[in-house]
Amino acid sequence: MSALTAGWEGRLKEQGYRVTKPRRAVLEVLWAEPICLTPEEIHRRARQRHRTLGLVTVYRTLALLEQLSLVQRVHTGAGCHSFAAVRSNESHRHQLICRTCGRVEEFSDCELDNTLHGLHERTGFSIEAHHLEVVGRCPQCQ
Amino acid sequence: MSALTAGWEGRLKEQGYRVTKPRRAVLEVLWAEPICLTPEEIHRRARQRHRTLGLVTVYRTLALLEQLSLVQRVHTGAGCHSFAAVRSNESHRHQLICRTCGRVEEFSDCELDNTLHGLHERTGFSIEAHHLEVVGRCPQCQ
DNA sequence: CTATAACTGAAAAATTTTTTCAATAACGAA
DNA sequence: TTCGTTATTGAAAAAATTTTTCAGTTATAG
Repeated sequence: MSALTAGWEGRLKEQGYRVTKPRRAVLEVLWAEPICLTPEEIHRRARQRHRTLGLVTVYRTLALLEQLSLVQRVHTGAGCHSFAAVRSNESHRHQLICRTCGRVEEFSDCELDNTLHGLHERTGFSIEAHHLEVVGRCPQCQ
Repeated sequence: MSALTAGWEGRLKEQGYRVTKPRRAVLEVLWAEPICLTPEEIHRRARQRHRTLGLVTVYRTLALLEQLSLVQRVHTGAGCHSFAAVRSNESHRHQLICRTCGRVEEFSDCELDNTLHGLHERTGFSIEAHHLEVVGRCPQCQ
């Protein structure tokens, strides 16, 4: 496992969760390529690392890893229900997604402060979070 | 039907679609309140306007209306699969969503030009679209 | 009013996601 | 290392969601 991914085991243990083969398999699949994948596809790929892995466990694992911010949902990509590894340490992450291959680039500088402040002023909403997905085509797919 | 919603019939006919009771019922439900609703809930409400409306037709109608930009998907709201009316004429619409009641306020000024340009420069992606959802609480729900 | 083509609802099928539960595996303590 | 506890797993089943099929209905142009 590369240095980049090293932190996840500690992250699980800190919270009282165990480091298991299914969890490792799912995470490794998502780390292997910077693309978003559906639970189904993750299952297919992760089974090559852990033969008996069930799809149910993939769902459960994704829910856990998402909660721990080790994995993130991608809405715009392949059919609105896919997942990608979280690679940055930023707490406010956004995604640039290739609509052809599903490649995901994370970024966090979004210059929305003024916009959000203005929204609050104008609507009276309290602003708690924002999610930005940018869709385009990566260099290879253009 | 209010002046605001008047355009939708023409919009359908232009494209060779028909103006039917089920379509009117779905659209009226979404126009009635500025909140996002699941297909199930839309069905429940729209049946009060058109008794025999089937859930299947709600799905079909939402797909059509979304394609015509009369209705928009909301990911952040109630469980990631809800819909709201499109109320503005802007082509680049974003949403401010109340996480308590599902209220949706549209906005279009997002000041992302620099960010998107920078993303293109940095990653080589061509940028085609972006989707922004802001989550908070509306004045009533605070 | 009529013809025609779009549209609809119901049933069924397909897909996706969650629940249940007995068996298994991870991990701290000895 | 071994053991005991407890989280975790996989399979089956259930539940929920979405799509397909098709015969009957309805909107609309003429």
